[in-house]
Formats: sequence, C-alpha cells, structure tokens
Amino acid sequence: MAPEATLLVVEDETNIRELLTTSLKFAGFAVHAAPDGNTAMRLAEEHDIDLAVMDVMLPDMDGFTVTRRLRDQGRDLPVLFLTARDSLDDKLKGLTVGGDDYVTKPFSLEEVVARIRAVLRRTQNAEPEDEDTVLRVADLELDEDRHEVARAGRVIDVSPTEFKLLRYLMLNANRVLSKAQILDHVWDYDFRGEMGIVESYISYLRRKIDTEGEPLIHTKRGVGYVLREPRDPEGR
Amino acid sequence: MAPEATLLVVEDETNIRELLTTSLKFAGFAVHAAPDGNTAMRLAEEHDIDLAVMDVMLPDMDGFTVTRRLRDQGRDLPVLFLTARDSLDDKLKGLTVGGDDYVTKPFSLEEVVARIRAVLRRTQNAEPEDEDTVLRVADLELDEDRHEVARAGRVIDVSPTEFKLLRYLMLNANRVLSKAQILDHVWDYDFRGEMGIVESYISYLRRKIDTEGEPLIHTKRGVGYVLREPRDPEGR
DNA sequence: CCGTCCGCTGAGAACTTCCTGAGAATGTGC
DNA sequence: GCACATTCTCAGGAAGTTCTCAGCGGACGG
Repeated sequence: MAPEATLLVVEDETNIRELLTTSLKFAGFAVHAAPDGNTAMRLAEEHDIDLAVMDVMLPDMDGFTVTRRLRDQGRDLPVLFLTARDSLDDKLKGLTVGGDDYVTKPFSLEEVVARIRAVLRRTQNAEPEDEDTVLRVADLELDEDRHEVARAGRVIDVSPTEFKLLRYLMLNANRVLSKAQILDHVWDYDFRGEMGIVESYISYLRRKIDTEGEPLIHTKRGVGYVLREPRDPEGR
Repeated sequence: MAPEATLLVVEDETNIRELLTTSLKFAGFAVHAAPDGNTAMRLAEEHDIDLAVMDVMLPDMDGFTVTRRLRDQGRDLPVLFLTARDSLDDKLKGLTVGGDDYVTKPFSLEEVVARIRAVLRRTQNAEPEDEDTVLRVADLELDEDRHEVARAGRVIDVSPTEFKLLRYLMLNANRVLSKAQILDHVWDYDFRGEMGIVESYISYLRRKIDTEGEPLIHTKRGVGYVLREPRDPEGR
C-alpha cells in the first residue's frame, strides 16, 4: 500500500518526536523527522512533503519562521502546529482560517491523526463532494466534521473523551482492542492514571449508545473490547 | 526451511533465557541470546535482527535504553518487552502505539510466540489489510484479531485459556501433543498444578466446539491429544 | 471376565476481571 | 464567581474464569 501522504515532523523533544514518528508511520504515513528548523529545511528540500507537524518552540527558530521560510520556497505546505496548552499564542488563533490547524500538548495520538487527516482533506480535496468524514457501523454514525454521534438516526450528545474513544473503536471495528491500546491511543501521552478509566468510559458510552437495539460494544473478558455489527441469531 | 525471522533475546535470568531460546528456535526462528545490554549491542552489530525480545530489567542498563541505542544505529527494530506483572512501568505506556508490544512475567510460551508473530506481521507487512489472522482446521476457525472461535460458521464464546489451548492444538493439527507438552506451552512457566487441568480444559473445549459434527479433538490414551480433520468413512 | 488405570466430567472454592454509582477535583461557559 | 459538565478515582458487588478434586465408567492387560 502506498503511504497515505508524506509528513515532516519537526519537534525537539526526543521522546515526543519518536512517539509521533513511530505512530504516524504505523498509521500509514511516510514520515521524516527533524529536531530543529535547519534540519527541517534541509529535509524539505530533499523530499516531497505533503504536510508538516511542527512544534512552535524550537531551539534555533520558532515554528512560524520555519513555516514562512518553507513557504517562501514556493510549496504550499499545510502545517499542524504543536503548542503548550498555556502558551496559546495569538498567532495560532488565526490559523484555522487557512488550511492549518494546531493541537495543544499534551495530546492524544487519536487527536493528532484525526487533525492531520482533516487538514489533508481540506487542502488536498478541493472537491468536498465525498462525505467520508462519517464513520458508520451498523446504525451507528460518527461525523468528524460536525463532531456528532447518532444511533438509528437519533443524535446523541457525547463528551469530547467519549467521542475520541468511540472514534477509535469505530476505526478499529471488529478488532479486539486491549485497555492498554485504548489508553495509549485515546488518552494524552502524559496520562498517569490506571486502566480503570477505560472501563468507566466504556460504561458511559454503553449507556448512551448501546441501551436500545442490539449492543455494539462487547467485552472480551481478559482481553479487551470490540465494537462490531450485531450477529444473526445463529451467531454468524 | 529458512528461519521465519531472526530474533535477539535479551534476558538476564538464565532459566528464562534458555527457555525462550530453545522454544523459539523450535518454533522456527533463528535466535541469538544476550544476558545484558552490552552483549545485546554487540550481537546486534554482528547479525541482522528482525525483532528483539527484551527484559525491561537488565543488570547493566534497562531495556528501554538498550532499545534506544539499538535504534540510534539506524535499524528500525521492533521489540517485545518482558516485564513483571505488578511493575506496570510508565514507560510501557505508549508501547502498543508503534509496532511494539509487551508480555508480563510469568508468561506462557504460546503467548510469547503469538505476540512475536503479531508484531512481525504488523511491522514487516506494510500491507495491513489482506493477510488474514485466521487459523482453519476443517470447519473450525480461530481468528486472532477478533479473538473469536467459530465452528461451521457459528461463533462460539471461549475463555482466554480455552482460546490459547485451542490455538496451540490448531497450530499443531495432526500432531499428537502430550499433556506435559500442552502444559509447558499453554500455561505460564511457573504453573505448579497438576496435568489434570489439561483434561479439564480439553473437556471444556469439547463441550463447546466438538458436540456437533464430527469430533476434531481425539484422545490418544496414554499419549496425549490430537486435533485433526475428520477421516472419510473408509477410515483413510 | 476382572481389576486396575486412565481419562472424563460435574461441583464448587478461590480468585480475577469487569461494571457501575458516588463523589472529589477540575475545567468551562454564562 | 456560580452553575454545570467533564474527568478521574475508588470501592462494592456481580459475573466470569481458573483450578482442584472425587466419583464414574470405559479401556486395557492379564
């Protein structure tokens, strides 16, 4: 399978750079990584980059400068900025007007992948005709754009974490996910709590989407959880 | 037959290192073994390693450091970490994000082999879709991804131990397995119980998968058990 | 044909995992 | 700054799983 797109990760903290690199590769992207602005510029010359994931704070120059210089070279590069939650720069606020976007640290991998896909969708597809921002499993729907969930056509209100958890389950429908996997993908990378929180949120989700009609979320005791279509009475 | 893949086992406890080495060789892998981080680094230079099985606690440096150093040398090495059950280290978080995974001690050999294969599948195959994770014997199916068993298309609920036992029987279809062999592979290496437990679980499995249609699990009195295709009426 | 051995299975004790309600702590919008 | 939503922890209880054991019965050897 050809990679979905080629990304450039620019981030000086080694842990986060590697976390992003491995998990984005795993998500199907081709990834180049740079610890600073100058390396980033060099890599961008050598490779065709579709999108950059860029820390705002870099050792040699800030992420905006890197972005400007890259764009001065002609390419129309969309960027997903990474920034600390409390330093919500004014410059970031105007970003969603162009194709760009940002996520605050600490982030969850689900969040980053979802935002990358959203930015690529907006910038690559000038034709917005394909409404593939909707995930569907049986009569359950999740709309990325509207940030909305519906079961059997009835819209259901869910919290942000519930939404991310459900998206992850739906993206991996019919595959058993361990609580550790869920924690790693849905919760922020610095979360230090126990896996019991996954149980709690599964419980919340069930109450909201799984109380009427065939249940879609199933517990695999000792293994994890799986979201799947209901079976016929014969268990087929 | 060429080895399936080349592994590097890094584990300081001699018993466990040898247990892993012999049984992984037997499972068809080429295996190099190291008792500490430095030896591991040296072996990794001398040989082409496809995957490392790495204890988190090592005498000279921890498994994460070894992994970091090995990866700094360029190769994109997937790792299966071994860790004590109660020391669910913070660093283990984020492990199921990339290709890596972990198993807790004490483990069963079945578990380790299954996880190694899963990691190799994920990291070697850039094509995630097509390769199916389903074992089949006659009309009996076992799906790793869904952690599900079906007979004649009808899904059957099994417990984790039943699942591991059935996987082991199916991987060794048409070969008679002694109760001792089964105990050694399917149960944790520190299990101190009697072999009667194998009889119990064979009984559970038969009740679930072997009650209708030709039986697939057969007792070789005084020898062990074998799972095999039903014979034609002539007994051929 | 008989006794012994081996394997099968039901019962149940001990244990583990999971679910859920309550509540504290934190964040967000008005 | 107040009200409300959300996140997270915890603990009790429910449910499922693991493991042991003992009685039964069929298989095998003599």
